[in-house]
Amino acid sequence: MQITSRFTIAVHMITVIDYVDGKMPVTSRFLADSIGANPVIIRNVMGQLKEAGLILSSQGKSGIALARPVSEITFYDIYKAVDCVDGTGLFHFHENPSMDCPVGRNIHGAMDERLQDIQQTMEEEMKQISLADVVSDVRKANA
Amino acid sequence: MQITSRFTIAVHMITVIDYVDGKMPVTSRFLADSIGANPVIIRNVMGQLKEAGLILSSQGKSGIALARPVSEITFYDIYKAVDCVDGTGLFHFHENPSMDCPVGRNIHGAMDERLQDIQQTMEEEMKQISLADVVSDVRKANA
DNA sequence: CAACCTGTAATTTAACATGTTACAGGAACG
DNA sequence: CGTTCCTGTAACATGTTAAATTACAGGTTG
Repeated sequence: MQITSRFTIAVHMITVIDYVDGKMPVTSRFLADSIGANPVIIRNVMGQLKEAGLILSSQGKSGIALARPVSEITFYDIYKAVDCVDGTGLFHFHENPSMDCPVGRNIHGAMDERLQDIQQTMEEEMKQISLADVVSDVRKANA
Repeated sequence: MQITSRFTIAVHMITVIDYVDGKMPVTSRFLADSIGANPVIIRNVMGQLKEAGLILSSQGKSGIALARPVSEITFYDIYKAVDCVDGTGLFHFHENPSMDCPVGRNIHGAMDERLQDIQQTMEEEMKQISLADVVSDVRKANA
């Protein structure tokens, strides 16, 4: 089990956009080369980031820009944008526990809230990390 | 992306074993019926729980027992036992960032530690939840 | 209008989780 | 001792999903 690489791809994308800082137009092909993934994947992730209000892009126009400074974009924003975990939650519950069994008919109720707590703890941690942290490290490494 | 249902299956298994409390022999077929999954899946999970030292079972003998009280078994123990997340971590990193790009060749270094922190935070939370909590709720629901 | 871009649909490929069948090997019990 | 029931695995089938790929519609710029 792993969280889709679209998450790290999206972080990579935003980092590149901020790093380039308008000095040259950033296109899906340019990003695809830096990331090492297919341009269509990039454009799909672009669509998700755009829908989430994190980047600005429009059909026909070349160049992608950030909708707000990297200091105001967290890992959680991206995680939500690229839909790493759907509405059914981080944990996959077995679907057919027996209702004839005293454990089977109550296991869901006994676990659900605790599983949700774990997921929420992870998500809160993701809110503590901003893209400015990543960009800062990348700049330092190239200094 | 979701954590394999073998995790909730394993929790269910241990809860049943504790709930039945030796009043009848617990077999893979019995567990499969309560859980609503295939007996072979159950036996495979049994193997993982046994290897992790959480349950006692042996070939030929009927009946599965817990190796230690449920108060000393945490969600984390089970999560580790059933191998929800392998050595490469919770996050799937895109594998071919360009080494010719100043961002591409440093993005891994800039993200790795932070991704590991997130995973660790989640795992610490799982250590706080014991199977006694789940068993207690199930008993209450049947009282 | 030519070149280049975003946005998307449709299809393929690969990997993986789960289900299923089959059987080997040990234990319990009459 | 032999029947029965169990655990422990191997091998294969099935279903689902992520990612790559191909193709093209529609907008922008010069």
